Amino acid sequence: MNQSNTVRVRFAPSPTGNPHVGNFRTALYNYLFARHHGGEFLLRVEDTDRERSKPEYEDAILESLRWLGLELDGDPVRQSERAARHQAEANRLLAEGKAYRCRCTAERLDALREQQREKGETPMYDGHCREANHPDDGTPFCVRLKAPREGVTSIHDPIRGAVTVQNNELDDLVILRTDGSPTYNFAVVVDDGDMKITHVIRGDDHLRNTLRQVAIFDALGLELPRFAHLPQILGQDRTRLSKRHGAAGVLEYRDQGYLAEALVNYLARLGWGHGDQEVFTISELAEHFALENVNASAAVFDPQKLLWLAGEHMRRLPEDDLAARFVEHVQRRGLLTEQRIDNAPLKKIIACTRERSKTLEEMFDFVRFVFADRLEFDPDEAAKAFTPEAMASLADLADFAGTQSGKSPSHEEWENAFKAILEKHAIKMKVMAPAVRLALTGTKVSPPIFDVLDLLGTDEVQRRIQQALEYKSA
RNA sequence: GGUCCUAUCGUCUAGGGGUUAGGACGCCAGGCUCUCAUCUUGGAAACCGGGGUUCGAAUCCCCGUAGGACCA
Repeated sequence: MNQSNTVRVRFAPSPTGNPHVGNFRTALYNYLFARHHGGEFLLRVEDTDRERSKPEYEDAILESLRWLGLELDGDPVRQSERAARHQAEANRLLAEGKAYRCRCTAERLDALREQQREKGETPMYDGHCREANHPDDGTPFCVRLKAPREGVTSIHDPIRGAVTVQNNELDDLVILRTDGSPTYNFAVVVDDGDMKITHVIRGDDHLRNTLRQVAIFDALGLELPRFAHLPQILGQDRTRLSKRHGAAGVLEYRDQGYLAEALVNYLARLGWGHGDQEVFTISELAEHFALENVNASAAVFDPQKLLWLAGEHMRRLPEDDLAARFVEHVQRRGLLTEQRIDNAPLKKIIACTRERSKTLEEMFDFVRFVFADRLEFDPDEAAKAFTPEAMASLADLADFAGTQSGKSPSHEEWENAFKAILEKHAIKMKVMAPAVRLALTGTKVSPPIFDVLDLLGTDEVQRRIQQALEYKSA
């Protein structure tokens, strides 16, 4: 494959707000498309809105891509740094007669719009200066593209098929404002051309922009890229997903302890399918992804399904990876001191929490008790669990733990001890377990009892049971 | 308001002129069980409406309706 047919796609976000999952599905589809075709995935930061663009949003975009594992090819392009290039191209079009100076004032344009609206027409520029050939004599002007007036513009979109518009419905759009700054549509086309973008994959909110941009590509003498328009992601209320719909930011999912794999998987499946398969690794996605299989209709974001998928990936990730993610999460959230993290029985923690947790945060919740210095008992729960016969069994368990001091009894040994105690007091596990659980963890939900015992070790078990007994007799 | 796009269970989807319309999440009931979770068995749940075309339409066409996007 030679250089000229290498697939090159770009993700082109504006750093004007916290990037949310909708934006990143677009990024993901671009990424998957590039990987599927062995192509390149580029980033262009569209920061031309000086007022609203902020460096921290740009950082969040980069960090989100990094976290999701969407590796970039090449350095990011900053649109704001390319204004001179945009102006040069606009001047070239002027010189070639493909664009013209327009001196129409805002007043004239307002009046025109008003008139057209009264007549029930779609407001658009009437081409007043199109053939006027205004010289550059100091009179303020903007530059407009001399767009085709007849015929149709049509693109073939792999997602929605042929999309066509009558050229007389499109007016001569401004490419350079009166202050010399390039307009959005123009800058995008110049940049896509310079970046040699072969496939423009973006949200369908750009569909109309695409139709207008075709004329710009033509005027600039550029080969037209292929275009694909992704449907929107909607919130539960069926309006376009935004901050209003809760934790829509990619990094917020990270901070809540979701595995990146799960979010990637969920986002990919939202609007795209591959038979009955639900769970994918990112490389499986890249292998199977095809724009032709992307649905043309908008999809509602379902947090519950994402959560389910989060659990699936939790169980599939190799143990070492999961342990590393867990530590990373705990550190980022400042849940434990460095020393405690270093000394934590990681392997055991992973083993007994991974199948009952959907997120890393939930995983930590299950073992939070291990790191507690002193447990607080809820009086109601204590009253229920700490029955007289249960307390008697607790005392025996403490005794057993005492005899095992310095050793690490296996599950089987613990179980045998339990059996003996259960028999001695003629009680069921149902009675003893809640008391042990509460005494050792301070809660009524925890990993299985034998895992809890193992996690704490004999001395700590003995100590905690002592405290529970004291609590009860106090 | 104008233009464009879209339409299969509540949600994400598979399928597509003749099917018991498949899967998944969620939900309900049962099993397993020391809690939670996993696992497991079963269940309720959909082709937007109306006209065509056709022997036959959920599938193709048209019109409505609804939702969405863009423009102003």
